[in-house]
Amino acid sequence: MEKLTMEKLVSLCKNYGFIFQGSEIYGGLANTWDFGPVGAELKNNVKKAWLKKFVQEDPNNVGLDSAILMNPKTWEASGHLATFSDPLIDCRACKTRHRADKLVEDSGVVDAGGMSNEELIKYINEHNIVCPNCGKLDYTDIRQFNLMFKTFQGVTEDNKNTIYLRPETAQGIFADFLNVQRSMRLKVPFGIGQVGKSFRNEITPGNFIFRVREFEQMELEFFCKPGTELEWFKYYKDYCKNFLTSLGIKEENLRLRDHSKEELSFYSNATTDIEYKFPFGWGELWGIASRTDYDLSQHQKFSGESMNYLDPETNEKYIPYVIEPSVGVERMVLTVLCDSYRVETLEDGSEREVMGFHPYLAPYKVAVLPLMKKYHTEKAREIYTMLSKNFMTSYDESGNIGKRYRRQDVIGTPFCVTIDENTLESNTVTVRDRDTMEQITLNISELENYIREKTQF
RNA sequence: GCGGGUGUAGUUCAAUGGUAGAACUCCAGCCUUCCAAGCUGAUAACGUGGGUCCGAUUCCCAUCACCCGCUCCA
Repeated sequence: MEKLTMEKLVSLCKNYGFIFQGSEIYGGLANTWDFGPVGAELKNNVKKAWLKKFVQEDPNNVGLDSAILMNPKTWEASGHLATFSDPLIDCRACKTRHRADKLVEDSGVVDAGGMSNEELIKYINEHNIVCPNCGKLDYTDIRQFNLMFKTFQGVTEDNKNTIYLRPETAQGIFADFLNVQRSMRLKVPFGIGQVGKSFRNEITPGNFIFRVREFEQMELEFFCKPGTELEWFKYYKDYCKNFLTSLGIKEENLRLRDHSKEELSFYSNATTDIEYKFPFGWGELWGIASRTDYDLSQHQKFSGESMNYLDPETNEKYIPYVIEPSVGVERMVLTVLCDSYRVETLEDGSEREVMGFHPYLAPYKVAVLPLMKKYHTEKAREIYTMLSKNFMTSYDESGNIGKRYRRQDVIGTPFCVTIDENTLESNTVTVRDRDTMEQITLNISELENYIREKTQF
């Protein structure tokens, strides 16, 4: 099979209406991408699949759609604001983090604020400014954390009205924890899932839609009793992986990577990444983190609202622990695109490109193709009208039948329905399966049920 | 952020300091009764902004975007 390169994928995506460069007519805007008609369907189906498995079919879980703009105190509580805009430097020896400008100022320089990061690090090394914690001189590079997009609420650009675009959807869930729990009369353990846009001013975006500054997340915050969190952590690790394989993602392209003690975020007692083998190498697809009671405790502290949960069976009060499986929609779409692509050589030596999407994810479920434009168009339109009430349906009457099959193959349409003389005479159509290339004859009355059954997830 | 590379039609490629060619795709028509066939025709491009020059797609500068590598990814 031909190897898929990113270049080829980008070009295919553009050509067939999956993904376009953002603002292209103005020369583009770095790392912004628009989902075209076909890509938008695929993306929606990915989200639908996630919601189905993580909200709809899970008796413990409910959904939420919280606001992108939140009270700025949210970000103080979550810790996102604390590191905002600071030139941070880590000591490799003792793993402590320092503000590089502070280190320089503490050594006697009056104003290090005007120094660039390069100047700061040069100064630190030249003047042997050792780590105040362990006394060693072994720093990482300076990292500037500018991750949140700032904007203003109200018409004046007044500092008091500065607000931020959320860098993750999770905090909306934590902030609504009490509302959801009470209104839905939920008992721990339960989860709140949501799909929504987040914004991060990433230092290095790139690799097509792998890392972008505006992206969508599918996050579940699962609240459980302290002490049970590692069981649930394992449960969701398996659940997430099964989700991927049940959508047809090849097992050999997936791996689980547990974070080492040193790598773990300070609030986490276990984290695992599910990684996918992209054309550019292994990349993080899904992060599953055990976040302890960090988030709820922080919000309790900053808001003054008690985040305690009263266990009705034991009468214990506690702040629940949280398991967070968090996945980016764009990364999932990229994974699906990469994993579905194949080139097949047919018996006659010709090649076809196929996007072998799981039928549930396929942008179009079915294509209606009149065999002869001249004779079968009218009937084909009728069938299109019927099918399009229930399914995304494509209609194509241009070119010979083989060409039209190939067009559907490359956008991953699982079923092609051709209308011929038999349709006019006896109400039967030929249904061609994308994966097996087999053709069966069905009565028009059976068509909808057939497609519905075959596109389940 | 650093280094290297690349920007010509929807795609893949040419050529050129003086009218930018092709293939495939797409569209229309003919033909065709199930896998990119054939014929005819049509549409369609020098990323952007400066500079040099009588004249720049070509040379120079800047910028924007993409690709590869490093770095980064609380």
